[in-house]
Amino acid sequence: MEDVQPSAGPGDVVAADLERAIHEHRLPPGTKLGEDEIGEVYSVSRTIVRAALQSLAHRRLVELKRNRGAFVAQPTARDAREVFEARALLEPRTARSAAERITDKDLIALQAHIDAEHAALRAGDSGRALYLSGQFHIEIARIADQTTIEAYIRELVSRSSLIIALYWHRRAALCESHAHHALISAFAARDGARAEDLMKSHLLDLVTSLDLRNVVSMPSSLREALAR
Amino acid sequence: MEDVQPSAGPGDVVAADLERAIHEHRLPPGTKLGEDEIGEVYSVSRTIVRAALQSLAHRRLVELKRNRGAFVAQPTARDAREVFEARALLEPRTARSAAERITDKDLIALQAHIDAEHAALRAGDSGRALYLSGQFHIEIARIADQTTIEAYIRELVSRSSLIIALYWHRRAALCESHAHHALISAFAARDGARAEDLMKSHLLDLVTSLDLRNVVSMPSSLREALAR
DNA sequence: GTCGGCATGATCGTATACAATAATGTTGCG
DNA sequence: CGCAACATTATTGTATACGATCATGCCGAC
Repeated sequence: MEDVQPSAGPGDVVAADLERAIHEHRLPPGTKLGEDEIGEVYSVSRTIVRAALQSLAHRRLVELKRNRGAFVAQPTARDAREVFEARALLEPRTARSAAERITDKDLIALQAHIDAEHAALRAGDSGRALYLSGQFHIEIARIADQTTIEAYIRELVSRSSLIIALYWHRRAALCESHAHHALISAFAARDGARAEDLMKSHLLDLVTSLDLRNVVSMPSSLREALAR
Repeated sequence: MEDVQPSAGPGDVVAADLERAIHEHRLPPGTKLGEDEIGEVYSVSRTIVRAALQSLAHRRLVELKRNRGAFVAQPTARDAREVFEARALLEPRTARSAAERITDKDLIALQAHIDAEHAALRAGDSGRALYLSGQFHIEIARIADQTTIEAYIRELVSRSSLIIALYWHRRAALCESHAHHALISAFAARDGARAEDLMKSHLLDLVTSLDLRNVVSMPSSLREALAR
């Protein structure tokens, strides 16, 4: 669907594939990512795998433990709060810029995004729906024509996916698409102020739908608990 | 002075040293960073150097050109605008948070920072002064206790150093320390709103002191111009 | 029977060797 | 004399081999 950069090496391909797998919760937080194992899957040497893992580690999607290996990151409750704090600073203003610059073509693309999201949801593919819902936020940054901020939002959205895997309890996934739909109508009206407000409350809704009080509950957490 | 993480490998040391050299303008934008060359300087193999360069590339401090090598990044005027756009979104609110949480110990550390900045300036070490002036902004994010935002600001400050190397014309470096001094007084008064305003105008001052109209003027740019 | 020390195995960290690509210098032809 | 094709050299891209570190299982001692 989306092509990689023209001069992208095999490491980038591996990283992109792992990233999507993590994003879609096929690789849950805490999963060990052995270098030999991944290398065998993609038929590349450990050199390539290491480059990919380092790239993902820099984006905080995996944690690199020296002499122990790479693991899908397990954001703490504090990490979660920080991620949404950062999103609250970046995204509302970016949505405003997007609303002021959006073209009709962009609007159609955004609408198609939502439709695909709905379709995935109806098909029961919640992983893909979650992925697309994240892409929606990234698309807004792209429309705002801010590649630096887009890169940050991209990272924050990825981390949010991990956070959702760990702390999401309220299973109401429909609020998502409703918020996105409201955003689109603000975009269509070129109403920057409304888009900013909608994005702000959308992010607030997201963070309040998390349960950040108790500790991690994932399978491997007990091992992690005493390993450190 | 500052220690690296306990479990930091040699690659991180190399990356940190290169980063500071770039930050202090000892490695100007466009400089070629040959792998063998760097490896010889630090007495490490190319494996380590490559990891360090990849890390720096991810932070946009160096540009990696496939089969061509690594070069100190040369942000475009557009990049410069985007960097300061992002800083404008992140730093003022972060300064407000910092003002609301700052301790007396933090205040002393910040003051020491400014003093060192002045000392470096008087000693004619403008590179070090610039480095310390960047550290000041990072320190504020640390005080605000937002490690995620701090990481972004760290990256943006580094890139700002490259932007200053390329687009800075007005040689008035004194406005810097004055603005930082005013910020400290707002922090001392725990005046979050004032800190936020001061940071906002400080960043505005910075970006307006740049000349983003004409193209890059660095030595290697002519070669770069037709290579692509 | 349990705990501590030791041997074993697996995995990661690093260096090095080889292959591929791009830049450069040279040579021959027009 | 200028240009183009080729050979050469240098540099990066990738794979693999070896060493170091940590986890695991075994065994003996208390």
